[in-house]
Amino acid sequence: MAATIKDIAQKTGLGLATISSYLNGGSVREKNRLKIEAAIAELDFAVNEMARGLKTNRSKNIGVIIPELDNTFCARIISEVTDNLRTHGYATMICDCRTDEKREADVIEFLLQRRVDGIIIMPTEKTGKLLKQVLAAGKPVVVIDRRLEHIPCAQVLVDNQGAAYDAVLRFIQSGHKNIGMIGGPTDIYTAQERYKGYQKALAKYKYSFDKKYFACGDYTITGGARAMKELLQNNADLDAVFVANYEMTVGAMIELNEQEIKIPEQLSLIGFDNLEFAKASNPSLSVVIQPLKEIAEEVSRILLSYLEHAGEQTCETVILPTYLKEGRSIRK
Amino acid sequence: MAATIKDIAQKTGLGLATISSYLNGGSVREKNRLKIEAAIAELDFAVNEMARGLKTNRSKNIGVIIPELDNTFCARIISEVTDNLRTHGYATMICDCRTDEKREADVIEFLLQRRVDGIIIMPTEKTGKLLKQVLAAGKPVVVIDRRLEHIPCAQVLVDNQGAAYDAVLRFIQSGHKNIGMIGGPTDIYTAQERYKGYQKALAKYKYSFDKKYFACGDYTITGGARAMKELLQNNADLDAVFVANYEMTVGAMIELNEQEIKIPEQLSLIGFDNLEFAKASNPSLSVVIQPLKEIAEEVSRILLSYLEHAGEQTCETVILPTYLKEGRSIRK
DNA sequence: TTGAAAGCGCTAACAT
DNA sequence: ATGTTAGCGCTTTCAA
Repeated sequence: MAATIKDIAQKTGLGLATISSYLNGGSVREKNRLKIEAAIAELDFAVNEMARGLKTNRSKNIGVIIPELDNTFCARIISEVTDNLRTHGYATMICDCRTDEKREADVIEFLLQRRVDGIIIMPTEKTGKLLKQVLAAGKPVVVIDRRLEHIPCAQVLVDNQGAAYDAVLRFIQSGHKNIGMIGGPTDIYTAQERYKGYQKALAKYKYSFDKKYFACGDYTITGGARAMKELLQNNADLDAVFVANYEMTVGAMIELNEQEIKIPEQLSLIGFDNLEFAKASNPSLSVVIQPLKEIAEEVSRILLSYLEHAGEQTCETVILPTYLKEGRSIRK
Repeated sequence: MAATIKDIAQKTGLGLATISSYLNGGSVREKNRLKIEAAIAELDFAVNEMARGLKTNRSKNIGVIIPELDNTFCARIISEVTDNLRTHGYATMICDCRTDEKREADVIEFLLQRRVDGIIIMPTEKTGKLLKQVLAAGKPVVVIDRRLEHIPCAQVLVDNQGAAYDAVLRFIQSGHKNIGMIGGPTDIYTAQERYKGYQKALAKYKYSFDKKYFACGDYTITGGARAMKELLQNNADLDAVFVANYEMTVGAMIELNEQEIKIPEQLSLIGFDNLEFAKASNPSLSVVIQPLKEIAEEVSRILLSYLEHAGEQTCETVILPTYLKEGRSIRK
């Protein structure tokens, strides 16, 4: 039997409204404040969020939808976001939809039934149609990592084009001639952007673009290994490779080890994400680092501001810069 | 304005109790059932869990506490558990406590305030003292992956000793003489058990145990690499190594690649977890596989049964077997 | 600043 | 099988 505000009222001799006022930051006479605090401590009282939610029509729960929990990029951001929101009294309900649109639709349905106050999502479905009902219900949506056209909601992304551009530029400036790339699925936004950045950098420096230097992976370890193999087979003159996500970076490394190709002597490499892996590799890898903590902070900040000023959704798009963390995988 | 049962009652001309009865699986006249279902569909009605929870004193929320979200073992189990529970109408609130006891205490406090109906935890704190208040509140607790003595709650683990035993046995049977192990932190239950299994297998086959063949890592990539290096430095005659978790397996592989040690010609290796990584490696790794899906199923099954039969906590301990997935990393 | 009272949406007696 | 009603714990007018 948990204590209720009634118990606190009784114990302090005050009315319910006074206790409620105290609980919600209203002004209460100093003397009474102390009495209330003593009673709360003694009875170990904590607001019943279900009762509060029933009255206020706010659950203080946020739905979080991601394509894959077992993915370092997703996991780290979500972990931070959960912390940030908890600090502000919000709980998160995390749903892994396994890159499956059907499941994604199901969890949105579920979260809506659960009366979440808002949704954070890395969408699997490309058009954003699933989010329309959420927005229609007046609940804020913040999209991470993907771009949704024509959907009026906030978006937090990194400069994917810039990330790839910088990596290729780095290769060019250190004298590399035949620069390859292992990219992601062509239907995924981040993969498209990174590909554009690669092409842009080549064009800018008058390198002719030849598609045999580009191998399309699928953002998995196995796919990365396969793509690396393909690149090596087709290009005897390859002297640098940019790999466009973490899992494929692992795969590429495995393939290079198998073929006993020395980095950076025989091939220069720039990978993506996971500083720990980059440092543990030998030689340590140069990698594109995404600002995970900042992404999480922006997401939390935006969502909280929407939550606290209902109806004032500015639909801002925040684009965060990445940076290149230098290791020893680039030939001088 | 979401529809309420009042709306349904009005639309169908029935009383509130009838609607509620229908919603909770009570018997309703066929004719009325159809009317109710039509009204629910038309008004897009869904039970308000906050109102229901206020009345029934059950939130239909489950707290999940893990030491690290960015860990393939945790992430995969949690993802499955969340799915299983959602199917039964429960939402999960996942909290990553970063292997930090202070944070662990904080999230338990938070979850309790949120009136979760039960808790699933991979504990960081060793004695289980934080869970006492949860149990005292009459809420079921299911512990995963760690053993808590003297705490009356269900536990789901794998046969860690057996896993290590089998791995070492495999080495012995294929004629290896000097079998090393890279273990985890000595204060973590799974690490202790795996170490015991290693020693037991050696003893059983009259191999003398020499602690120079054992290197203590810390369950991280970097720690695994360091431990591998140490093992190689101290033992010129080393011909096999068992690595006791996934992250350290990655680290060990990195170190072996650096030193250009051929697997399995120069050294045989058995790793842990993550079949995808094991397959992508070259040569493909033999690894101990934990039955993640089964773990998740047991956890969900036990928790749901406690939830549905309050007070009947049998405190069962389920120990699941692991199996050795053969790759090509063991010399014949 | 404080108290009294209504009511959020639902379930569970109890009565019919 | 169905209807009536009280009340879960809280917030929020409205009065004082």
